[in-house]
Amino acid sequence: MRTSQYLISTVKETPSDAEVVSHQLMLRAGMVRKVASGLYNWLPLGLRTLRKVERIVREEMDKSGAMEVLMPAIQPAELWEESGRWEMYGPELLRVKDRHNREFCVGPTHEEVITDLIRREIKSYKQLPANFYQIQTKFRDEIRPRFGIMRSREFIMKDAYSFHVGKESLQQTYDVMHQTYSNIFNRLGLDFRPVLADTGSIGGASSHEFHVLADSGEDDIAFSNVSDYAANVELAEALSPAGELPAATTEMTTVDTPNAKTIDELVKQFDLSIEKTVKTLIVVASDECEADFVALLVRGDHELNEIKAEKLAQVAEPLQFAEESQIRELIGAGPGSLGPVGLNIPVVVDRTVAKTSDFSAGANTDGQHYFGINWGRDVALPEVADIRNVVEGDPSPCGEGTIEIKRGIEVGHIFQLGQKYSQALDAKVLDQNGKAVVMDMGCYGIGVTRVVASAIEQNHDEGGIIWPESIAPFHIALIPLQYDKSNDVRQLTDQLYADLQQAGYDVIMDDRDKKTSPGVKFADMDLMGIPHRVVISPRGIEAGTLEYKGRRDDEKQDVQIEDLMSVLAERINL
RNA sequence: CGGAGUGUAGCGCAGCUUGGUAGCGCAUCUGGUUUGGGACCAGAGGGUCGUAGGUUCGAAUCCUAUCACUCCGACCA
Repeated sequence: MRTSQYLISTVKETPSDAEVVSHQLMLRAGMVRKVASGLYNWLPLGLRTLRKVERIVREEMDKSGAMEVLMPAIQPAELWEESGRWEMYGPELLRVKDRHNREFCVGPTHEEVITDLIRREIKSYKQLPANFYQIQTKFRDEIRPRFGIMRSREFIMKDAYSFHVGKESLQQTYDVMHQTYSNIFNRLGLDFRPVLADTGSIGGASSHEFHVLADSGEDDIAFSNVSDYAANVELAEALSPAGELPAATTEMTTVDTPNAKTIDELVKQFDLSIEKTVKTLIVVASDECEADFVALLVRGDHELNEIKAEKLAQVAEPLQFAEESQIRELIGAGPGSLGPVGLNIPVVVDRTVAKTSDFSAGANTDGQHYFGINWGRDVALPEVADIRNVVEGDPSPCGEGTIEIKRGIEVGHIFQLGQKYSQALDAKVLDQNGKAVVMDMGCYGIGVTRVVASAIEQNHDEGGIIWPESIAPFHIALIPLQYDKSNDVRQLTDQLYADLQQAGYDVIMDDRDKKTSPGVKFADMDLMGIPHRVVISPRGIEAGTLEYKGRRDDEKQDVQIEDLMSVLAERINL
């Protein structure tokens, strides 16, 4: 492209409503423009990168044996009613009516449509396994879109769905997709990790999320400092501390604590060790629990893991904390003064709490705590479960090393669905015995637009974006100086421009008018993240050289004109 | 939905307290001088001050309502 014929929409100042770097830089470099909350225009520059990401995803999916299809963005309500999700999905599902008043939704995902398609098309086990994917626009009416393209309402997703007879076949395709995703993110030049993920209410064998590591990520990932273990903190198991419950060393005493409503205040005012405090959280009980509420106990410095808590049989799903008024009515004390001793509702304690002696907790009377509580002696040990988030320094669940926590951006998710949708939609094939069996399914997603943002999060400096080669909108920026004045410069530049394109490179040549100073051109190309830059100047031509600089290089270097091709070939892996 | 904040030219902002003809920088356009890291000079265009009411001789400024957007929490690729 010649810049004189291309839309360069760079801006010097950072738009005030952009919070994260990727959003700021995408706006500054002129990749996207906002249309409304969570809705964006992709400008020519941004679209080039987006298309390159799509191409890599498509190539690797094809290589894996998956077949590309295209499903409609608008889906009929009937299918969603069949799967039960018309009721379940909630307000994130954008529902629309057509002129006949028939109900539809704008697809946030496509399990229903693909399952409906496949149950009509595939009749025999001989046609399985089969994996279908599409790269397509999704819509989720997020409560709060944010971070620009990272969490927008409309976005592009690669979604794939595989069909099987039997779990073994599903596991095989799942493994293939795991490898395919690794290949994709490697080619995209991202620093990523597959991490164990929560399988949610569906259950099933396993699920992995693929996270790009970045401080701006919205997820916490737990790593072992010695093994390959990585899991979303939502899922990572908090092991029971080693050893037996230490013996009691103090008597239980009642202490007046009128000004200690939080653990922090309690610890400060009474000089306690926070590891010897316990907090009591009251949540709504499930139908199968005999009581209306359940108490959950975690150590003062730990956090309740709501997903783990939700999985307890006694706890209502979704997790719901009791209101203060309900707590008062139930226990006769406020949330700041609760504890296990003398509590009249079912209690579940975290594993760490179960191994703690001489601890402090509320006395279930306003303004009073018990210090020196011991299990068995002062109150019977109730049910024990893993209900907290792991923290740095915990032993790794894999048995090796300790936990480290880093932030990640979820760019992919692979999941064994089992028969959740095939069952609901009655998607069956005939097996070897001529018997109709329900198919097993897997699903595999990549947030294509999100990949673009996360690549920037991982690759930028003060000057702007630094694209990984594979998704750079252009590989090479050709910057001629005095293009309009010097015939030599113009001829050589035009020649190089043609030759480089001939050699297969995407080249942007900055022939903007003489009013555009060299500094502006350098700054724009840096901001747009073009990985390689070649400057053509009258001075250089006289000496028979060009100037080359990689986007990450500190220094520019002179290159003999005739060597340029080989220098670039060495650095650019097409 | 709860909490916090912001709406003034394409972008970044000032003006509002104390009402009196809407301003600055960048960007854009014209002419000229420049040309190795966001040049300089001269000139020009561009804003119903988010919207609707109200108070007032007079409202960007005070009052009321409303809308939009951003940030913090629950959802997810």
